[in-house]
Amino acid sequence: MTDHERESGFTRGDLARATGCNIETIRYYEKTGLLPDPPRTGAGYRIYSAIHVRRLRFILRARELGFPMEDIRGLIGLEDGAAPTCAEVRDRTERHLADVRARIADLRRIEAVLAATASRCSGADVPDCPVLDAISNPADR
Amino acid sequence: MTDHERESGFTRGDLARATGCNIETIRYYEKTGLLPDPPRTGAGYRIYSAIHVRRLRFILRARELGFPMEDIRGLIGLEDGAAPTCAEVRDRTERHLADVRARIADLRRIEAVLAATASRCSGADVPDCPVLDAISNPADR
DNA sequence: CTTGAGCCTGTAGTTGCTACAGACCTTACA
DNA sequence: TGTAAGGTCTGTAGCAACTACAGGCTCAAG
Repeated sequence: MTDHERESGFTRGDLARATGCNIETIRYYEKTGLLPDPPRTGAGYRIYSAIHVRRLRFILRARELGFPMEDIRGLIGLEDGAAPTCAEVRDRTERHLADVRARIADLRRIEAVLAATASRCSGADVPDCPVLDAISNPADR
Repeated sequence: MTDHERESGFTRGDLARATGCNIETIRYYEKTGLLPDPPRTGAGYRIYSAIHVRRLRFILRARELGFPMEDIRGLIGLEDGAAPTCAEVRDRTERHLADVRARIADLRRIEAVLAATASRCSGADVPDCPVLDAISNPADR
């Protein structure tokens, strides 16, 4: 990539470093349409700019918040072409929030069972293990 | 399968119904060694017995509790051939419990961010969306 | 001019299943 | 005895969301 071609653009490696994203993931997001196809140098190297950095940061952040890809697509405005309305965004967020809360509730039930059975375990080599018993003969719920 | 061959054994479908497990999953667990290869009829049909039912129930229950396959393998005693010691079982359980707690903590952070941003959203079509802003310009942590 | 790093492509692997397609077997009923 | 419906057999492909090669170019530094 020559100086002229680069012209304040990032390579894929630059973008990866700037965002903390895995370099292969960038290509994957491009393939699935989450990142727009960037222009290329004569030799075929991708040239990224600030808009790609912003877009990728947005995606990564949304992933950190647990949004599924489909939602991110919607939030970015890839689903119906246009930017989503506020109501759409709120809808998605609330559905996702409900999902997160359901997952927390699931995990808390699991935590309770595990904690209860683990506490009954001395670690000594007694013949019947309370943990294995708990899994074999579920008493909860 | 003749009456003689069946002789109080279950077919794969029976086992699926008895445990609530997907019928294909049974074959998958067999392939990965979690379920022992059952005997077959002359025509090649699998014949399951009570030990398979118990084993499969154990696996499904452990999965419900979120244990990864590798742990289940260990709990069943497939890792070093012999049944696991009590200490091993406790160890695995406590590591898994710690993992579950970490996931809960993660989700609670996510929940807090989502709830905070969603509450700032009126749903009206104002130009800048607090949710998209929050994803674009993370302020937490 | 060479060397090493970086980029390009396509493809395969990951985890834990799930879902076919096409062939074979069994059971019920006439 | 025939036949139709359903069950089972095998191998293989697909899912999400990446991640990791292999084999070939290209670029920058010394």
